[in-house]
Amino acid sequence: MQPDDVTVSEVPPVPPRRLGKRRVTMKDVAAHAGVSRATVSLVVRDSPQIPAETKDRVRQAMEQLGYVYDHRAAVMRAERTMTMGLVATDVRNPYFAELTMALQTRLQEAGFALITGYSLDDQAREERLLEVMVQRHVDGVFVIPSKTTTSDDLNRWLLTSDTPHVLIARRIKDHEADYVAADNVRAGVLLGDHLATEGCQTVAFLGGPAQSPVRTDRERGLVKSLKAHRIAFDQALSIASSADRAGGVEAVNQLLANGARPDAIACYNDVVAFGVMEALRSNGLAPGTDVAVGSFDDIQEAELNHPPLTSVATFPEQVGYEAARILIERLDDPDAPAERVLLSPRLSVRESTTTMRRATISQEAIS
Amino acid sequence: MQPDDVTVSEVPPVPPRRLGKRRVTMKDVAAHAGVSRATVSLVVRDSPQIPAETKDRVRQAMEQLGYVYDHRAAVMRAERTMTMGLVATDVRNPYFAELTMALQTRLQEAGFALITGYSLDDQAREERLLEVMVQRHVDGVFVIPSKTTTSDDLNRWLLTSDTPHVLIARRIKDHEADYVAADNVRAGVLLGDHLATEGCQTVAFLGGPAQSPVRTDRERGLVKSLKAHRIAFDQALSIASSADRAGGVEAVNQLLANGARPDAIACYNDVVAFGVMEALRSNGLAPGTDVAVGSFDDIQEAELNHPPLTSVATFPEQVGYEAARILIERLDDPDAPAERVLLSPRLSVRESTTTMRRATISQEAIS
DNA sequence: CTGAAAGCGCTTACAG
DNA sequence: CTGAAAGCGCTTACAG
Repeated sequence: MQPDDVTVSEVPPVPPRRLGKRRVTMKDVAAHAGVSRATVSLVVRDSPQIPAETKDRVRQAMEQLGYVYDHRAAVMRAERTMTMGLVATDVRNPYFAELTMALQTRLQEAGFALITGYSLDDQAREERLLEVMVQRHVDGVFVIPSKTTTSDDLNRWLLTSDTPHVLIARRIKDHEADYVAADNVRAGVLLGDHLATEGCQTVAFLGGPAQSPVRTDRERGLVKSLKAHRIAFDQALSIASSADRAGGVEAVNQLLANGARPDAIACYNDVVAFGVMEALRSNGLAPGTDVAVGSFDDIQEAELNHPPLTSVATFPEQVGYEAARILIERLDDPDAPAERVLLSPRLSVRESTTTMRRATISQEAIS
Repeated sequence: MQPDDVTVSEVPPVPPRRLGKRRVTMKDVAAHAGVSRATVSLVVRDSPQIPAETKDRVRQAMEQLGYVYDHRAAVMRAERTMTMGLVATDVRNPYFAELTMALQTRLQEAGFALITGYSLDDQAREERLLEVMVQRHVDGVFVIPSKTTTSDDLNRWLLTSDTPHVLIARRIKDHEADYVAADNVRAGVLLGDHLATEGCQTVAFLGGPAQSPVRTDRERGLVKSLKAHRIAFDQALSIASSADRAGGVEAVNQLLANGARPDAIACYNDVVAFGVMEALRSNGLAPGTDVAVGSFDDIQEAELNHPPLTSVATFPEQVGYEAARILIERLDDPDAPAERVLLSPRLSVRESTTTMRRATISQEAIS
């Protein structure tokens, strides 16, 4: 119903993807360009052995026919599927969300697609995901293991199918594989050193799942540092909980119910710390002035909190990026020894640990 | 080096996946079970036309040979790849993280794998992701469109390849496709009704990206409701910002700098609301008592805030679940008219809007 | 209920 | 530098 004399702006027509009923294949492109299918295949992957002139001709044919590369067929024939798998636990955890983004970005740059699945820390789900990955012949898989995963569980699918994999964030006992994580022991040391320097004398460690290696490492580093500063650590002041805000609240309540009154609290992570501060306030204690509060991960919210939260950054995006790098490199060198990358954490000092109101200032604080 | 007389607990040996150098295929299973490859293929998919006895025999053969189904080959031959694509913007947004989890869980139950990619609201990235999905012949794709995506952009890859898709969270002008989102207009109405009932007279709407349809819808609902309650809405009190905590801080500062002093603030979402409350406090105003603060999404943190935040829940996990359901159904009925699902929000009333200190109580509040 | 055969659309030596 | 041919491991009519 356009009047004839109106100029309609010319949108390029959507190219056809089918010849009659058939899909456009390399064969059609080859015929149209006057070359063989093999040549087309090489042009697709931009092989240096095809002269530029031929490439141009083939690419033109592709364009004209509206050819779309069929990755499915390539995958069956080629050695690689250019697909990786990510078996994560839960992406609602901001740390893992950040990590996932970096991982995916790096993979995409390298031409890999990513199949993602979440185990929710359930081992049956994790196993089903591994099965899917192996059946689909992913070139490699990233695993954030569930709490109960053992080396045997992983081997059942990955070793027998010869699928390279890298463990992220959590170690697995006696499992020979690439591994990337934040250096949580070091992170604990950093926080411990800082609290000691600020003059704290009694430090509690609150929150986080009891058996998690992340928790264990952070606590170990913390205790080690305190010991070096001649500060005793009372194991009764280490209280595990869920790794969320509610966990922080609980842990504080339990701590105070026990009659403990530390002058500093190291929290399992920032989210726990928010709960800890909340619970302190509910109990009439001002976080930062009555009790120093420090934490791990340094998510964005840490800086925005009141008072701003001292936290040891653990750089999830670096962990994700490194994991991708390692697995990509692993493909070319399956027999190289396993890499173990521990990324250095960094302490961000903020008011939650530096505005303590004290009767006596300790020696360390003065020096 | 085990002494002979020690009983070694018998771990089932890892089954071989290869015969000599070759992978174990259906052909091997068929030979071992004394049936044809076609029969094996049907057993894998548990076809009712194969008698139980034969199935057992075939499955036993699989077990004995350590057969692993090769999904790659199936994909090339079968009509479906049993793979879906998710083109999201950013999973660090808690709303989308929640949505993604639900989506993935539902798909996994239905036997689909999920290829995930993030556009970061960048259209070039989005387009590359769509290309990957189409080349891999995913059975369908979920798209959370970038801010600038048009119908043409989507059609370029999805329409020409006949790939079913459902839009999530954001609409696209003149685009005929399944669509799932929270009913944001309704959400705005719910919050507006509540604030009016609480006796608020001057309401600001703060935060969120200016052009986003989510923001527009929420504001439209809010204004509509206020109008119904004979409360005028001053467009100068609608201030856009980034959709994070910092955005909330900014918006409040701008509002107060303009000399405005509303008795209620509706925030774009909960995270913005946290920033808003923080900024109010910095300006000597107590959120909840001096200014009512309400919001949208009702993330977990809303309830844990001080004061607990009134928020309209928009159920991301339901949106994800519905999107999965719709796309799965769509595969069986490609020509049915597009579905548009708007999920009903629900208001959670908390202290941030119910503890106002007022000189005069309005009529509505009394009734 | 089961088998023989064709074929999905690529890639990969290999030959020229 | 290019082509002819084999083959990846399944599924799918079709025939019996």
